[in-house]
Amino acid sequence: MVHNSSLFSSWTREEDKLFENALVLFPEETPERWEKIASKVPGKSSDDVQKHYEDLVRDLREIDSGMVELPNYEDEMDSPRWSSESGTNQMWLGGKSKERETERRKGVPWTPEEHRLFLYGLDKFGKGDWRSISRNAVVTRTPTQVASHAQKYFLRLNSMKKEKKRASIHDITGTVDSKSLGQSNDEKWATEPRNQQYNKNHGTSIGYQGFGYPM
DNA sequence: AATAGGGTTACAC
DNA sequence: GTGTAACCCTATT
Repeated sequence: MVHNSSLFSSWTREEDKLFENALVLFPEETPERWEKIASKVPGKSSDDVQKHYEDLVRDLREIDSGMVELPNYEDEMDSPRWSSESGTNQMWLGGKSKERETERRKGVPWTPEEHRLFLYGLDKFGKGDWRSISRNAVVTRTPTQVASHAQKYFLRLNSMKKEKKRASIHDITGTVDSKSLGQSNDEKWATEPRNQQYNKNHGTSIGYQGFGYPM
């Protein structure tokens, strides 16, 4: 264990989740930011959350310095294979198959670290700059990956925000538009996906979109 | 079984 | 390259 800071001192997953949520809810410009964030995390003071954030930044700086590659998790998956057999297609045991065929990458879940990095990059580089985030923060993911993750992330955020508060007139967050950060497209993902005949082609996809897949 | 969740790819800009 | 919707698999209810 190289990266052992006070990050995991007494921060549970739930607290961390609340923290992350509050972090994006209250940007840097927010006055009394830590107060507000702390108010969303029961049991934590503003000092706690601020320290938590500092630890986060420090961790990121180390990575940014080009020292640490990336907090890697245990590789649980070696070579996900697709059973071409009939029936259920949900078999992907940890086989040591070295052969790699034209499978369609299953979908590697984001680790908490990656998500943390993502949030940090989001906070630092701003929404929309997936390239910078990919380059400087979440190095393990391509800009597309980051964008995709962000898409789902904000979709979820807006979803629960909408469900919690329902449609409210005070929900409009971008009246004055953004001046520096590109958060004007905040409501693009908030809108529910409409069923429009647009793209129907899929299935025979073998090419992978720029992913540093280990050979 | 249905759906929510989370991830990748195709396609337009 | 970037943004967005279609598509797809998995987990949960």
